[in-house]
Order: sequence, then structure tokens, then C-alpha cells
Amino acid sequence: MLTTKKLKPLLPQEDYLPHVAYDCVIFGFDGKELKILILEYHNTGYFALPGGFIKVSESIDTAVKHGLKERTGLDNIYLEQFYTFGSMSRVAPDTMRTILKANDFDCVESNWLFDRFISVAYYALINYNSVTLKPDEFSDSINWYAIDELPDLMMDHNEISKKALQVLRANLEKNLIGMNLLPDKFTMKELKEVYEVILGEKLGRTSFQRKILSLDILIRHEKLYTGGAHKAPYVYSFKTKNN
Amino acid sequence: MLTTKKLKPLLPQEDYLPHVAYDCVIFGFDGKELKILILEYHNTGYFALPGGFIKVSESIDTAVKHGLKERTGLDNIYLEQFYTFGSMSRVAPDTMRTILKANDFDCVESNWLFDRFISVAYYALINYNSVTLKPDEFSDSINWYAIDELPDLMMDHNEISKKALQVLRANLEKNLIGMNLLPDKFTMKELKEVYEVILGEKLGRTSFQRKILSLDILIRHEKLYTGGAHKAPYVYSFKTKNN
DNA sequence: CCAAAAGTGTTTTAGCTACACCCATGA
DNA sequence: TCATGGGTGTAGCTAAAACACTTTTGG
Repeated sequence: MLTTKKLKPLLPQEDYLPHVAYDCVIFGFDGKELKILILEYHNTGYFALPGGFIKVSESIDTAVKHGLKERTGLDNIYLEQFYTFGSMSRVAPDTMRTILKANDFDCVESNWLFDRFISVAYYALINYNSVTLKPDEFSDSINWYAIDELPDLMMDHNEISKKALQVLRANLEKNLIGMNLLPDKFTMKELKEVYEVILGEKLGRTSFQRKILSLDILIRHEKLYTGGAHKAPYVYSFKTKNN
Repeated sequence: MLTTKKLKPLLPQEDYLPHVAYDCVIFGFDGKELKILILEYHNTGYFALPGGFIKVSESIDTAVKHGLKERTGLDNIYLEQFYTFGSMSRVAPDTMRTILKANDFDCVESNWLFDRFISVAYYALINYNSVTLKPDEFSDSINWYAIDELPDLMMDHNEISKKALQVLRANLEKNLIGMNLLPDKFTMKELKEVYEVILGEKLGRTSFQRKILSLDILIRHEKLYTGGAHKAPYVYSFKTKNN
């Protein structure tokens, strides 16, 4: 740990909308569990959702896309805004002060980052394996955590995560969720497992197969020989992707 | 119209969160159509959704409740936050300048109200007949408009209204919508009509009756003698209200 | 030839629609 | 007693679940 670092200049207030932030619950599926990305701030013990601020010249959507690109290296992420958190309990100047100090920022007593912030919350669905995780300048790690094994997060971030999962569940039917959490090609079993971890319950194998196939959204490809001593499953892809 | 009015002081910036507003789509059912409340600003020709700003000392939810109380006289309104609008096309300083000038506000060139605003949008469901409408100090009328006969609204308020209706439709099943749009006691026919105007389609009389009754959320009361030459319908209320 | 997993056929069930019938009401 | 509208019974349809059966694969 360098102790001779110079104090860094703060994010310039005039470039950003004061009082407005975004937070993002980024879901991924590792083949077994549903996970989200959590970052840990330097030297503070604070765990938090990836988030950021809105430039005065960009829309909220654009700001979120830029932030995700930086953290994950991914473009064209599936994003859904789901709630804006604006309670008074979100005012936590001490927390922000601690983070800035621990990051050697030139931190004056009165600063826009210590003010009250409302947070526009999004959830994202990404392909677990295509991510290159990059901690931002405030944090020394960004890692996957299973949704039922989250650490204590700062401020209301546990609440935000919980609500994100609720909304994801409610949207499961109408949006083609699997498309974003799986690679381009996958087996029916993998798709079923995605649905199961999101819903938190086991689904009937045959019911699921027929239900999904009846939606007419999948293309069946070649069989997948895994080396297992059993019938090889077909590989599928979503119709809207590629062809 | 008084022309000798003194210039009024502006909303003091230091009391409010800059760049953050709320807008509210207030639904009511007049027995025939689904309507929303629209206000018209003095001397501008601008129609708009009721909205307002957030005090630094209150949560967004609280701010919205206060605003609705002022406009409608109602407490305990059913409220649902459904989206936050934050695109760059929302920056419209000229519109705000016109409104302030037309209202004789003491309006300097550079003012926080001319800045970019993001808007947290809510929809409300209220009982059409229990409302006492009060225009605020910017507007000279607040009136009901059928959802398919809205005037041109300022900025993105038409888009906000449209999205509100979409979300209301999507939430129709899971939330007990009728409870908030109807008086405490109502007939099955009235409840069916509420569903029909929200969904924009006719529903089968008998299917609807059985579906709703099977949800086990209604209490059947006495019969209602309307004077019509036919069987008197039962009156119902929702279980969660009263008893 | 066996076990495991995948695909599909068949039966059962549940919910919903549509129709019909009966009832209550006031003219 | 007739017309109107409300409540409910019943038959039929359809979607989904449960189960069984068959197929494919490697050991």
C-alpha cells in the first residue's frame, strides 16, 4: 500500500447533476447460481452495488451504459430501470467521507458528494463468462456474489438488490430473460436452470420444455455430445439473435 | 385579469433538490371512462400533469403525497412509482420561463427552474367523486380528461401518461385496482366496467364475476334497488377495507 | 446390457368461456 | 306478465401438469 500518494482531485461538481446517482444490480448465471456483482471500496470494509453519477450532458440511461461498459467491458447490455430510491435515510455524508478519505481524494469539509442523493436503480443481465471485471478507482475488488449470500451492503443497497430480484421475477414471463444470461447456444436444461434460480423453485422438466418450445422463440441446432453416458441434448439459440 | 399584481418571489432554491421533479398521472373513473387530471398553466396554453419539486428535507414519496393532498384534498391515496424520466430532451428552459413570466413571478435570467430536470413519475388511483379539485398557484384549471382524448401536453408528459397506462394495465392483475377507483361499496357491474376501461376491451359478464369472486377478496352486502325493472344486484366491498 | 438423461406421447386436471336457464324487479 | 338485467349451473374447450414410455449415449 503506497502511503506517499498525492491527493487526487475530486470529481468536478460542475460536470455532474448534483443529488442524483444511479445504482446497478448486475445479474449473472454461473451455471449453478444466480449472482450479482458487488464491489468493495478501498480500506473501508464497505460493500456496494456498482453505481455512479450522471453527467449534466447525458441522459440517465447513457450514464448507466457508460458505467457498465467501464466495469464489465460489455456493450449492448440488457438494462432495465426498475425503481428510484429517494428516502431521507439515504443521506449518509459520513459514509461518503470515509470512502473519499480512504481513497486519498482531496476532500474538503463541504462537498457535493456528501449531500443527499436519490438513486435511480437499474438491473442488468449479462453473460457470466463474457465479462472482464475492472474495479473502478474507488474500489479494490469487484466480485460475484450469490443472491442468497450477499454481504452487508452500504446504505440501502441490500434493499435495492432485493427489489431488483423481485422485479426480475415478475418480468420473467414477458421478457426473454435467458437470452441475456446465457451464451448464444445452450441446452434446454441450462435454460431451465436459469428460470429455476430466478424463481427460486424447481420446475417440471417436460412442462418447461413444452412451454418454452410452444413460445416459438428457439431454434434447434445440432446435438451436444458431452461425453456423458446418456442421450445427447439438442443445442438451442434464441430466434431474435443471429438468425 | 389583474394587471397591477406585484411580482411574486420565486420558490426558494435552497428549500428544494435541484434538477429533480415529480410528475403524477392521477387516474379516476367517472362511471363510464378512465380519466386523468390535467392542469393548464395561466396564460400559456400549456397543459401538464400535476407535478412539483422535492424539498431537501422530505422523501420523494412524501413530496408526492403532499402535492396530491394540495391538488385533490385527499389523504391516503393509492400511489405507485413507475418510472424516472431522465433523457436530455427534457431540458426546456424556455417553457419554464414562459410559465413563470405568465404567472408574474420575479424571474431572473439564470434560475434553478430553467435547469435540466429529471422527473420521477407516479400514478395514483383515486375515487372520482371524492375529489375537490384545487388548481395550484401556477395554473388556472385542473380538469379530468379521458385517456384517449388528452390534449397536447408540455414536454414529455404525453409519453409519461402513456407509460402510466401501460404499467397500470400490467399491474391490473396483481394489485387490487378497483379498490381505489371505486367508492367503498359498488356492484359487480361497476367493478367490471373499471377493468374494461383500463384494459380497453369488453369482458365476459359471467367469467368476470366468477373470476373475481374466486379471488376471495370481496364481501357481499345487501342488494341495491336502483328502481330499474330488473333483479337487484348485490353490493360488494373489498375485504381489506373496513372489515 | 445397464444407468442416466433427453425427448415425446398420453392421461388427467384445472381454469376459463360460452351458453343457458332461472330469478328478481318494476312497469 | 313482460322486458330487463343479475346470479349461477353446466357443457365444452384449452392449457398445463404429471406420468409413462422410448431413445440415445458411454461405460
